[in-house]
Amino acid sequence: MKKTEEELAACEKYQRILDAAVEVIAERGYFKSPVSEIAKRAGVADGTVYLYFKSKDDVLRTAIDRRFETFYQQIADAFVTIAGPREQLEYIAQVHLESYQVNRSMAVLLQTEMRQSAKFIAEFSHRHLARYIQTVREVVRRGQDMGIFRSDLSDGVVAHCMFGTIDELVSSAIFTGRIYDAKATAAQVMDVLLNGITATKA
Amino acid sequence: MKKTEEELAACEKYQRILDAAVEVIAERGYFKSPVSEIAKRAGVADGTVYLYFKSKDDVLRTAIDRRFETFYQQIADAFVTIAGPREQLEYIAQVHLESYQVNRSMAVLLQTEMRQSAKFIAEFSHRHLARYIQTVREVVRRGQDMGIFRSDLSDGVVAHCMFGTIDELVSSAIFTGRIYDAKATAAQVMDVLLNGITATKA
Amino acid sequence: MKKTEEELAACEKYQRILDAAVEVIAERGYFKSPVSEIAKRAGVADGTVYLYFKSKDDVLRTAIDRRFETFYQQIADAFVTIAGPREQLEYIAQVHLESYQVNRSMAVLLQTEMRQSAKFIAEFSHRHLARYIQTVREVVRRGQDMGIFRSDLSDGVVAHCMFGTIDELVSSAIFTGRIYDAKATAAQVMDVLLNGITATKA
Amino acid sequence: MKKTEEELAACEKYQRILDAAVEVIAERGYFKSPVSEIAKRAGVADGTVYLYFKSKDDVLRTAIDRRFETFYQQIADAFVTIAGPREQLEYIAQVHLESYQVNRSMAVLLQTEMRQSAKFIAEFSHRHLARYIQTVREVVRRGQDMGIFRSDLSDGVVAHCMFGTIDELVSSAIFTGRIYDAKATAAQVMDVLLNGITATKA
DNA sequence: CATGAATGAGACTTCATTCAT
DNA sequence: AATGAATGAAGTCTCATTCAT
Repeated sequence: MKKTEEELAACEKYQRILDAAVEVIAERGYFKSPVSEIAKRAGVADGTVYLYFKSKDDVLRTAIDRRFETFYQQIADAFVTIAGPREQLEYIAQVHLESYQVNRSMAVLLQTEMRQSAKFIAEFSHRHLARYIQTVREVVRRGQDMGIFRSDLSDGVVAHCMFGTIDELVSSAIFTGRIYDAKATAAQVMDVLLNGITATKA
Repeated sequence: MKKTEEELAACEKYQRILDAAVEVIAERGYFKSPVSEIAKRAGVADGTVYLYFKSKDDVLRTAIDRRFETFYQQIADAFVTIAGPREQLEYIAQVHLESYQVNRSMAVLLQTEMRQSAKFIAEFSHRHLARYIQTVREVVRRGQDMGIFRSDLSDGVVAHCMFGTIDELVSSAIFTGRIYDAKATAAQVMDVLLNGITATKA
Repeated sequence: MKKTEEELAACEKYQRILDAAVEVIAERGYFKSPVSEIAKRAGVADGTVYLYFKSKDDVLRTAIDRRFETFYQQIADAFVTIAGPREQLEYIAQVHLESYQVNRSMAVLLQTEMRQSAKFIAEFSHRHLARYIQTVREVVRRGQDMGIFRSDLSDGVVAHCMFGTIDELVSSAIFTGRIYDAKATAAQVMDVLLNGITATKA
Repeated sequence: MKKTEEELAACEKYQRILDAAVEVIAERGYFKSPVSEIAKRAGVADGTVYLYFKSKDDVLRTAIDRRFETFYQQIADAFVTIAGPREQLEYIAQVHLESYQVNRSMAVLLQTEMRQSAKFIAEFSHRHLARYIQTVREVVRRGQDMGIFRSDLSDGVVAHCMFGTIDELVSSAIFTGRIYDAKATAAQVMDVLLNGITATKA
């Protein structure tokens, strides 16, 4: 029984540290966020952080990993009931755009600290993005097979277009403080992506 | 004559420090790039960096500023002879995609350090991006006025779509090591942007 | 009990750092006393100094503050039983002259670093001296009211005379290495101050 | 002839550097006064300072030396016509008090930077003060021999009393910004010194 | 499990001094 | 004689991490 209590306590602290880290790092940047500050915000002693994580770096990586896990889980869950390629893309766009509202600190962090260095990105961040791209590519290919999407387009280029576009909108909203309506913006973005900007295709 | 030589020497060192900084920071990240390493790579003493720049931060800002200056200058020069909105967008896309080939270190740096912290971005980086967005928006509006582009689209959303898309392609290429043909890729991207991905608009 | 031990440890280190700082700075001067040297003499790591003090400056200020606190406390305590203005002045003179024997390093420091820069003095040191002057002035005024001291003299000038005189004797003793008997010297100084140097006022 | 011109130029620059150093050091303190700032204020290149002085330290020492030289010269000149011990002491007091008005920067410097460290004072500053004390002692002794001053007093103590008192008044005036009338203040100080503060010597 | 005092490597920056011109 | 660009040693301070309690 003790163990369970301890595990709960552990879990709670573990989570508190992660949350605190995301908050602090979003505010001050990774390299200006002392572990002591994260610990204080989490309500634990400095040393305690090292009971749950190997290093400061590990805290950041774990926080990002978990966020992406949640994101992909949400997509996977929804895809059970959303079948159409068009609708699936729209759903991804919406969740992506909503991410900024779910946890602003995390959104800031994803737009900034995840890009620590070429090495960090190459080894770590890219893995997460690759999964996003992969997911979209598959949907696009299915759409192409079904004749819904143009078959002369590279599914990779389309996927990067979509991710890049939405990522940039989130980024821009964060740094200008703009507020948007995730659903409406998703609709606009998808309109451009699906139909292009050329007038009167008569 | 002496003076000119001295000026050249000064300019040369100034430039060497900037180049070294871009290289080192691209490799290791800003916070893991000691000034001493930048100085060594530039072939000067540590203190010499501070003869030409106010601080380490100043070196990075200056390098980025100069890169953007060049970029916008190139666009402005070309716009004298390229008139059509469609062609102008294509040209921007192409130069943007080429940027990665002009100076890979600088491209890495733009994808990483320029987004280092929320504050840095809010105060500094955003200024450069805003100019990009502004340029594209103007072209889009002109295209809309001329009936070339759909008038029901927000020029802002279109601009963010375009920047985000291309930026993401550059980023992806950098971190995966993929090589692409700037002109061909620009054509593909613009095809998606202009015509959308929906099939058979019959 | 643990807590008390820890507090003692903390206090002990705090005190050790202060003592080391006073010693080192007295020997070498503030600007030629690296924190690393103070730490070494205190037997702690460099960084430890910053656990107890905000800055190198803070160490010096604290040391001086505490010294003056002790000084004024001693005066206040004694004034409970010493009532006569003449006797009170004599007591101040004596304690002032003894200060040099209590802690030579601190005496050196008061003669050097406390007057290191105009700014430092204006903002910090002057506060301590002002209190000295103020104390003496009050005694002098009381003596004037009681008819013991001449009423045609400015109490301010008298106070500065007294402080300046004794301070100079301490200073001179320190820098020449001269040894004096505090009580006897106090008596001589007060004789001059009280009676003047003019002969046979017949 | 050339030589003379050069010597003049040299002398002028030499003096300009000294003046600039006194000014800058009085404003910012010795250790916060870069040689480059002194050079700039003197209107010469950094390197030029080293044509006239061995080191930064040498500039400060020379400036102080010259000031004292002037001071003692003025005393010596006046003593030719001022013969009485009492009058001689009054004259010294007056010149000492005036020093603060002659060159405020230099006065500040004498009250601060001259006390760099125990070593500096022991080796350098004290020499100047010793001469002051010596001068006063001789006058006092002569006064004692002539029966003008009490013979039971140590001439050394009297000399320190006088120097300390006046030095403190100058110091206090500098750091509080107080303005005084040198002649009147000299009279007051000498009144205390000569007659003491005890009332009704009936 | 938890603590937090202590460590010490390492960062940025300043500046006295030199020396080629 | 004069310059001022360049040097590089040295200083203050931060902070990730450890470990005795």
